[in-house]
Amino acid sequence: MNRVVLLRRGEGALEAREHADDGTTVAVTRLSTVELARFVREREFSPVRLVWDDTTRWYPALLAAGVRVGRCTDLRLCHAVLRRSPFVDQSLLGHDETPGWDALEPVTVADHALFPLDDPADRLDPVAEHERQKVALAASAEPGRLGLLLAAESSGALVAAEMTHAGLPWRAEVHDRLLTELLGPRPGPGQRPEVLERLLREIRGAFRAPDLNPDSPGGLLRVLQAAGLPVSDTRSWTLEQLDHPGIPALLEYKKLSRLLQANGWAWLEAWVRDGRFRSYFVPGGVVTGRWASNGGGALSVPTQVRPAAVADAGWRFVVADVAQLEPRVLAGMSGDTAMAEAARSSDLYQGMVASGAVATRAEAKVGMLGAMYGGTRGESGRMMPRLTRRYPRAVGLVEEAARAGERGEVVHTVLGRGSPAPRGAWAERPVELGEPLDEGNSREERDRHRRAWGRFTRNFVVQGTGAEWALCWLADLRNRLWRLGDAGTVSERPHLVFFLHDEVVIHTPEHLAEAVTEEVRRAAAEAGRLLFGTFPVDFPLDVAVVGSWADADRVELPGSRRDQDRLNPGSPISRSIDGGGGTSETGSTRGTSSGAAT
DNA sequence: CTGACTTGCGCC
DNA sequence: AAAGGGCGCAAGTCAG
Repeated sequence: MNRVVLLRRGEGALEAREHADDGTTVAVTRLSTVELARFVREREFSPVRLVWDDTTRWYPALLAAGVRVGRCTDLRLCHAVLRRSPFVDQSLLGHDETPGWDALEPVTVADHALFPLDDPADRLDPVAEHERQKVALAASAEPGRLGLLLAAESSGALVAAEMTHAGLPWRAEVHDRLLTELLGPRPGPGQRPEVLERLLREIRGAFRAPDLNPDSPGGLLRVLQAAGLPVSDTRSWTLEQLDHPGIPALLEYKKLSRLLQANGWAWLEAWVRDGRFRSYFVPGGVVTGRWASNGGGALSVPTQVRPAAVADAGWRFVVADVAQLEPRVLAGMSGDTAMAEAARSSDLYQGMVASGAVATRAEAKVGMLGAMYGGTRGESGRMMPRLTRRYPRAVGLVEEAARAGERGEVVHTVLGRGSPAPRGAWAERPVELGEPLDEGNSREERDRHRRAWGRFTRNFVVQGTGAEWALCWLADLRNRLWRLGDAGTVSERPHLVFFLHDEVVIHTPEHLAEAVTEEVRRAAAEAGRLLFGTFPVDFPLDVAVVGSWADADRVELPGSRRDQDRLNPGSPISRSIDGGGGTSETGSTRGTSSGAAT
């Protein structure tokens, strides 16, 4: 497959350098920024891989021009992976420009200028960097795995840009009504909504503190202590334990105040335009390889406001998430057949109970979370011996990752993403016995630091490999969705509008919703094969076809009923769920004027 | 007044 | 219903 490296040559001049597989240059084309979209559209008719410094600097403009890119190499993201991968000989990446690539940041501001002025990216040479990366990959200990990671990471960059471009359908009037029901009408600037005012009066009365501002943790703590309550912080969970007449109103205040601050009217004005919530997804934004987000808190949209995410008229959401992604990934990466057997069940925790490893689902869950996060105390600590006996390879893998971290070593995911090297405690020489210690650098403190780092590396291998599974899932799904639509741009076909670690939301024309649920499952199976080959570990999905995102919420219960949707995919039952529910108006507003935008 | 830090809480 | 891992964001707090 030919590669086309895109470069900026200053003053709005662009260049496309086309290379054949053997590395020879086939063609060099000079382009203006307005010619770019047509050039790429024409090149995309046959298989090609675009190579560019950074997807966030190129793709938004192409999408705006209605052009979709099939494959790319995002040099910024690939550089970041290669620089930290223990599979790579770092000397092959060394160059004067390396610090520049290390420091390159994605563009996430809502800035419509195609290329920011004085962009540090313009001082870097993508052709040379691409060559270094190809050499480093080819010489790496695991070119197959690492190559897959680089391809998946680059695909993720395309998905992220497409999701920002399309936006998550969001009904401002539904959101506004929801806020008004909970808080009262929108108040004037600088004023509290009437429900908060009422709660505030109640709280001040109950604690005899007429000047109390509950939003000030320090002030609140002093008032609570003055009332004789034994607290040292003001977290909701702490307050729930207390018995005092002012507490219920205080908890209610905190909950509603949080909603107002994080997802109130100001949020609506800042982030929702033209019926879409547009935030920026940041692939590789987290050290483990998970995505971060920028703007609007996209990765923590509270379930409270999800009823406002409503599919367009004639369209549906397909919401899919993986049940217990991380323990399944752990089973796969450790080759633990006993755990994989438990994962054969659609509820892995229930599968652990069925195999006799633990007595209850709650024990299974708490034990697995402890194994993956490093909980050693209490309930999860007590589970460990049993889990170790039953699942020696799975538990052994995370234990070894923790020990390696404590020794200051780098650990890596299945595809080769490396953990950051530790700083501080490991850089200095060991402290001799009897040697006077600094106050802030005691042996105890160092040990605590090392154990904390061990918990990080323990989690890194699982969370990071989980992120790789999800990337592969996304990348494959993106292509399947594109092929499902026969014509049109990305947002005219079934397309991804949201992604959160192990969950996707797809916006699709209603008649394709069934096909989408099928493709989303196939993509999950493909992701499992890409990471773990023929090792038999399942990744069952929970899939719902709904009118509103909120209608996909299900309660996780012991003895999970997750199979429900799979047994009745897209049946009249799942339609009736979102048509008849009282939480959103999807049923009443949809379908009355098919095809007409609202 | 500004910026850095802390606290608390939303999501997985 | 938390503990352990990873985040982003807003408001309060405090130093300069």
